[in-house]
Amino acid sequence: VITLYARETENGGSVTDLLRYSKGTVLYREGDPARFWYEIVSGMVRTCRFHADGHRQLTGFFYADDVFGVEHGRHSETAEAVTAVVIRRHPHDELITASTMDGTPSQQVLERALESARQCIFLLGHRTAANRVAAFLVAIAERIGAGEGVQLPMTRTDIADHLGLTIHTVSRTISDLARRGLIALNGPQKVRILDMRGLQSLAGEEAAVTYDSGTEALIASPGTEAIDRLKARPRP
Amino acid sequence: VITLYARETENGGSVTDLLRYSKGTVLYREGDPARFWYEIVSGMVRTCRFHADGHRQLTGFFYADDVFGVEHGRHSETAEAVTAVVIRRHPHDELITASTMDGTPSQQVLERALESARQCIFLLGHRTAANRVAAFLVAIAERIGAGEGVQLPMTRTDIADHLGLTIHTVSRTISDLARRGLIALNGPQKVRILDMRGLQSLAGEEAAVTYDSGTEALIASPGTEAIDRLKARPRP
DNA sequence: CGCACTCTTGAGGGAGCTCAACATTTGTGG
DNA sequence: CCACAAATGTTGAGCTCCCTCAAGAGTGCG
Repeated sequence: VITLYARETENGGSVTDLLRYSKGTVLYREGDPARFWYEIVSGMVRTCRFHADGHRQLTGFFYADDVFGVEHGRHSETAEAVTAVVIRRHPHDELITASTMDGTPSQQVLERALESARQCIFLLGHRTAANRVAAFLVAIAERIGAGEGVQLPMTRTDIADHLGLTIHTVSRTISDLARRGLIALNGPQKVRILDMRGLQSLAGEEAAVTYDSGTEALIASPGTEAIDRLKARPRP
Repeated sequence: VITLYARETENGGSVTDLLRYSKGTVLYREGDPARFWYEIVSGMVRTCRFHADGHRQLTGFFYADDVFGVEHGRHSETAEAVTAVVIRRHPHDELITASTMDGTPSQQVLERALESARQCIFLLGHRTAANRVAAFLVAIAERIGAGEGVQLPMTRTDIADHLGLTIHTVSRTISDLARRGLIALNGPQKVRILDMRGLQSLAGEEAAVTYDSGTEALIASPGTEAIDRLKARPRP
């Protein structure tokens, strides 16, 4: 079920709609022409791709103020409403203009999408189930604010498909984290983080390397294999 | 070792350098200020992040004409030369302008980076080692052209850190693919694909869903939980 | 109140990791 | 150019973690 709340016309004439989708609604499918990109006002959206064997890879969860569906040509992912959700739907052309309605440069929208993809890679890069689940919980807590309990509106199946695990392993791991006193459960969707430090160390927050790679030697010398390519593409 | 080949000045005054890095050189590190973005002329570059337990997540291999290091503020990844490499180094400001030197919109650069990240997620999303390695080989063959043997300039360790496996499993799996007649090995770095169709089915090329999600019901009706957020952010 | 859906938990097996040894390739200095 | 050393790659054996199969418990909705 989709509801139109409001339609707004930009100076340029592009039309931005404010829409409400009910839980479970598909916003767009993999392969659909990417006519719009989306910004969440409230609720949660998931994006996913399907592998040939039928299994689903969830590529991201998106919260209020997050942006998704930023793609050129066709959507490479499917987007669905995890909860009832209100979104602001922007025509894709709008990206071409210098800035979005907030005055932020259009690139920031893409960079946020890129950051989201990197977050997903980071999660999947963890070795064990405990690592991944802990990293997932930490990421959500940091995103939403861990203050007095984290809501997990998505199902265990969603989490499993996001982390590359089975629903069973996710459930077992979460139970185990609770048993070890790192979190407390108040129903499956309501998690309270008791030991953030412990969770973070389990999550393996990346080692912060913050120094500059520094000096470069700028020495003019003859090249080797790349000269041909070089000549093939002369520059002004 | 870094060598400067040429320095080119754009109309806008920004300076693009053509540089050669020898094998193994670090181009930039995680946390470095992102002053440049890079375009490969020849050779191969890898990007990676490190987890707290010391293990490395390789987030991408980049070939000629690929773009990497496109980030806002600081680099979130480390970039290293897999082989000797010649790159064109662009000041980050250049992104702000409407187009790069090729006349392509700056967004395409970001979108290519995003596509690269999605490719990485897709690889990590595969269930078994055979799936991942097959998908990896197929991706490289498609990228480079499978014509008469695929070169794998990266080490087994690189592949393992990219696919979330160990070097042992990667080696075993590649040997196994050869034993099953899907590929032929001519030294560790030189692979010839014998049965592309078989590899692709192992890789689990994503199910192509290509229909449009179609009609939307646009019904004006009162909202629920999002009204507050709505009012909190009035639009022109 | 009962059905459907989600979540939890247990038992058993298999894929991939660890540990270990050996083979091959690459790089270096005589 | 060869000899040797170092790095990289291959392969085996055993074990661990997660997946599979299975059953039961909790929750929400008509």
